[in-house]
Amino acid sequence: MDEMIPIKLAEFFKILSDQTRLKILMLLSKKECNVSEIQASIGTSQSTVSHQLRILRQANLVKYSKVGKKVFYQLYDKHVSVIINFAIEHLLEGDGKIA
Amino acid sequence: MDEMIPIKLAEFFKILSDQTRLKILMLLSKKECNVSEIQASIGTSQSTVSHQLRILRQANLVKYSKVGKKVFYQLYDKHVSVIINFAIEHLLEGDGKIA
DNA sequence: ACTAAACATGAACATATATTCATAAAAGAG
DNA sequence: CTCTTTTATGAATATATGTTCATGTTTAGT
Repeated sequence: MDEMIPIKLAEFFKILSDQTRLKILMLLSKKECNVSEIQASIGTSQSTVSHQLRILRQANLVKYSKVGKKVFYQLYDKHVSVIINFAIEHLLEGDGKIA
Repeated sequence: MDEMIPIKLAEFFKILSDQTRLKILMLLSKKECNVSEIQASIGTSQSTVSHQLRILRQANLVKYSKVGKKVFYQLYDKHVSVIINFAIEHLLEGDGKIA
């Protein structure tokens, strides 16, 4: 079981290692959004947003609900945003360097 | 400045998104090690360890000191191990899923 | 029924990444 | 000085990844 930890951990961090996905997660940590809103907020193509949302869905980091033509996404739970905020705090402690 | 956060954050998580690097960091969070010890502990080639150590060095996540022929690595500071442990705790709260 | 809006998906492409292999560099042993 | 140990590095390769482009699907409006 213990040997699975680095594997699972790497999978988890890999999902957080992309700007687009991070922007989506940080946006959803503030409020539920539909795809168009996400697209407008982070400023990339609709296709890219949808592709990245799929990855976030498959990792159970987000869930969605359809309302008419629109699909609203929200964080699956608070775990991710807590970890992201935690990382931000610690990153800001170091001045210029990455950590 | 604020727009740099997702970028820096993604860079940071990208470094944590590899099994080999995570194993190295988790090992170094317990004790200082030289390259041979790291290699033996995580069970991969010397070349791979050196390559990944270089990435960790460039990200300022580890520092080293030479003692004779050996090079001892340690974590640059506690930030990384805190974040990793934090992520582990939160990952373990979810049962099977990745988060 | 037709059209437009909102979203998803597949293929293609370019780029990034990790490992392996071979070799170099540094330092101690004899 | 020569040989071995320890570590680093460069090139090559295979694989993974993110975006774009084109198209499909669903739903609403008229």
